[in-house]
Amino acid sequence: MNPEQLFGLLADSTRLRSLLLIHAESEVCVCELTFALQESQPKISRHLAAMRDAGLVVPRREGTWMHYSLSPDLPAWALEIIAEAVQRLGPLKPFLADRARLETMSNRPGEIRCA
Amino acid sequence: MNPEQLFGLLADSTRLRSLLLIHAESEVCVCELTFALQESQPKISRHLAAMRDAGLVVPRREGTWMHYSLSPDLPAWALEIIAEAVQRLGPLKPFLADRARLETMSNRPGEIRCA
DNA sequence: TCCATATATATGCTTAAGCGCATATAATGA
DNA sequence: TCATTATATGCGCTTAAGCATATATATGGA
Repeated sequence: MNPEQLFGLLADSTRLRSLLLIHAESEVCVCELTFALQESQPKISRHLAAMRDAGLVVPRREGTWMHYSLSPDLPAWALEIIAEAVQRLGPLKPFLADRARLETMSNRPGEIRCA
Repeated sequence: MNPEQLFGLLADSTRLRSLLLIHAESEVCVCELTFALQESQPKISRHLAAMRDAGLVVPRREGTWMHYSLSPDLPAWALEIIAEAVQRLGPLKPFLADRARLETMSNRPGEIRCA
């Protein structure tokens, strides 16, 4: 993972929005991203694969669901640039709306199902 | 200038290295970049044009030289992400070497010529 | 075993990005 | 006006990126 590669991954709208959600939630599954970004499942999946192949995120299977989180192996410079981006872009239009939409999702995989 | 656009500009090695030099020197001309990055003049010029067209940098003519600096119209989020990138990447291999090489250049346009 | 759901990947297409090379423009000074 | 230096751009080429559709794989349950 070199700097150009990181920026290249952040340069696509679907990936950038996904990464902000992953950062906000620590971990999200494909179906949550599909819902929050309102994009097709293959599209989400392919962009996640790009980030996974580059070592930016790591997958975790839980039954049928694939959860993605930030890779624990990222170099410090990458983590810090990502953190800065999250902090500065999080309050902006599309990203804010994505988080709000995710909140409205029912039957989320990680959800507490009973009280 | 939206976030994806900024990251797209940072995703190319020539542009990223140029931007770090521009940030470090406040303003550099094409010939300085050509020397510091050891890339062809058309290549440097074309990448500067891309950054200029996107509003990331602004040109200033001084005689035959074109100087480029960061645009004064950048939104706060962009300036902050750039500043973070500069701070984290500046000490790394290619960027450090670029600055060092620029120091060795003689007859730099903005240079003080007599004492 | 068979089905349904969740996720991944393959295919074919279109568009964009980057490169080298050659050439064009712009300013300076003789 | 002409030559020189600095910079910009047009062109053809190659490669990569992104998309939609279709299909494959994996898991859990009946």
